[in-house]
Amino acid sequence: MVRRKIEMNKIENSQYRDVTFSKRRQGLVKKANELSILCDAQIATIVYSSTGKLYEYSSNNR
Amino acid sequence: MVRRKIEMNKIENSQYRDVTFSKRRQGLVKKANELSILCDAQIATIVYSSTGKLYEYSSNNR
DNA sequence: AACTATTTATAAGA
DNA sequence: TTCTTATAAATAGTT
Repeated sequence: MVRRKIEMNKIENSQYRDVTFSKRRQGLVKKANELSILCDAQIATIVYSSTGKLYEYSSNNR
Repeated sequence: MVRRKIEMNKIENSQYRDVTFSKRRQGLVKKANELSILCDAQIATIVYSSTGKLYEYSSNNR
């Protein structure tokens, strides 16, 4: 969504896909964390990558 | 983050907090969905609001 | 791993 | 509560 808008489809080039996955996974966790803080919500997120790696996040307030 | 940057603390005014919760929860789901599509990942997100309401999201690819 | 041009998200207002 | 819009934040492409 920046130097150029991207199509909302699977990124076929695995090198680009891995980079995007890393960037956007970080972004998602940041957003989840902000939501939990600002609105006093409890949030859990589970992500399985296309290669089967597991990433978890859970809010840590309260 | 826009007309004015907000502090990263619980929003005490419940009216503003509810509006922000609604907007940002939608934003979080959108981001999760984009990540799942672009990177062929499987994602689940669970959100409990401060009033105890449950919201869920799970990716629907594959 | 950093940068930056541009798109996207969103706080405040209507 | 749905829409607008000015501004902050996220990020695609580049280096």
